[in-house]
Amino acid sequence: MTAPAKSSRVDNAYDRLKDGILRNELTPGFQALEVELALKLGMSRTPVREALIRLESEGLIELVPRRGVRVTPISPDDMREIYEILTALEPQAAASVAMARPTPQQLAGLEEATADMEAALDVDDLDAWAEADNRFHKRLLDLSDNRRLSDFVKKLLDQSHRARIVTVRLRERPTKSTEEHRQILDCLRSGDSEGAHRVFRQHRQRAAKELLDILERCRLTQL
Amino acid sequence: MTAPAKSSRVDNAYDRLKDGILRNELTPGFQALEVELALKLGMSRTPVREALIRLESEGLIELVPRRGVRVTPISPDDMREIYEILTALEPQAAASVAMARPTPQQLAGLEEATADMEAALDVDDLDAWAEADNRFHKRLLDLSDNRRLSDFVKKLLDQSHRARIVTVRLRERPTKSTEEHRQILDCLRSGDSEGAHRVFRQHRQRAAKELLDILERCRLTQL
DNA sequence: CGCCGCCTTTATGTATGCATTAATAAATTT
DNA sequence: AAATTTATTAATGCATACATAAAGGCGGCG
Repeated sequence: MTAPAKSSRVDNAYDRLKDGILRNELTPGFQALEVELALKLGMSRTPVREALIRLESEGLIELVPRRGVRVTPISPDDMREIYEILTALEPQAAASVAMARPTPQQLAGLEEATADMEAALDVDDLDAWAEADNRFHKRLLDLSDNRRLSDFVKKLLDQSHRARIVTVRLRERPTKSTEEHRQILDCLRSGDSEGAHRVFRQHRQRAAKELLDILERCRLTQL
Repeated sequence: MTAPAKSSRVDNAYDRLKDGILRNELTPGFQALEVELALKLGMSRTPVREALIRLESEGLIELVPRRGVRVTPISPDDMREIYEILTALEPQAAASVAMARPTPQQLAGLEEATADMEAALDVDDLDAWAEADNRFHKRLLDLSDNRRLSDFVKKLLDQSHRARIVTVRLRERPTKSTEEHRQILDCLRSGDSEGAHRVFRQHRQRAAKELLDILERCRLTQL
């Protein structure tokens, strides 16, 4: 049996706050005091504080001296930073997964995510597409044998989540991107680590360019 | 010697604990309860707890359910993970620094660190060498325009600090390594971003191999 | 003689209250 | 009227007290 999700109030607060941020309910620039959050979450300040420390260390919020917590806004420069790192690390993860010759069961989650992206694209459901895209990337990281890399990249994906949600509606239909996921999956299946690396790298480079162009064109300086 | 005046007790606790870990005074496997640490640091459990949460998020300690905190031991597999990431990220940072055409003032710290490494090597002071080496890498990151990359790589350097301290005495004199730093510095000076990337990558790959070989040969499964 | 379950112990999780300090408002002086 | 200083307010830092839950001991029972 899998370990029962340890449920402490800290974890509860952490999960709910993080969820609120990723769902864009707590928008960037949103501010609140510890007491207010504690009240809203139905617990005392202590566990809230500890959850906030964790969220801050993950770059999702900032603890501003006397103004409370602030949901960290993402600037184009932040996106540049994030995509630079993703471009370096994700292809490496993909290559090492391919090298390890994953079993069909291990690839099932990726297959499903890819199929979901294709299906979502057919019916123009961009929210579903973005969700499946995100799922693909996280599942791939789960197969990686580098926990530190995996955790860090996931943090970056979370940090940039909001920006991707917004921009997915401002760009063309992500047909190319979907195809690339399919290609990457094929490379993983056939153990083509060099190919996985190359396609993934190209995937990220293109995505970064598109995204930064959109941010600039739409003058989105804060997300 | 001691860190700059700390404004809060949390910072104080954080600094002192981290320092103790990096200096290998708190050895891996060391265990202590929150109360003991609080007593030793002369404060209550609250700030200690918050410092511990930060240290845990940086991978330096583990909070074991009922046994208190444990200084995270580093295994060869951890070192593999860390060096995989360093190999991908540091060369990229070096390349972008070279591309940005740093001024001599900006490179002064690197020049000094390199000179210190060369001097330490001459007098066979391996501790001083390791310190200068570490300084070189951190200074370079400071010049990087990617804060996230810089912070993450610094975390990894801290995590692997102990292992490097130990292994520096088990390997041959790091002449080659020192030369490579000099080469990297030259590339940065001349704006040769491609060269900086290449040499740095090679530097890390070689270092990784040497280090892992030593760990295996000496059966050092925990550091 | 050994095993199982209860009880004690104790470390952490959480709440609360006090202290500190920064922000704001007010008042006095120039 | 503006500015500076002081007083007040209020939010966080920190300490302490309490609740909870796990580890270990102890005793009873098989």
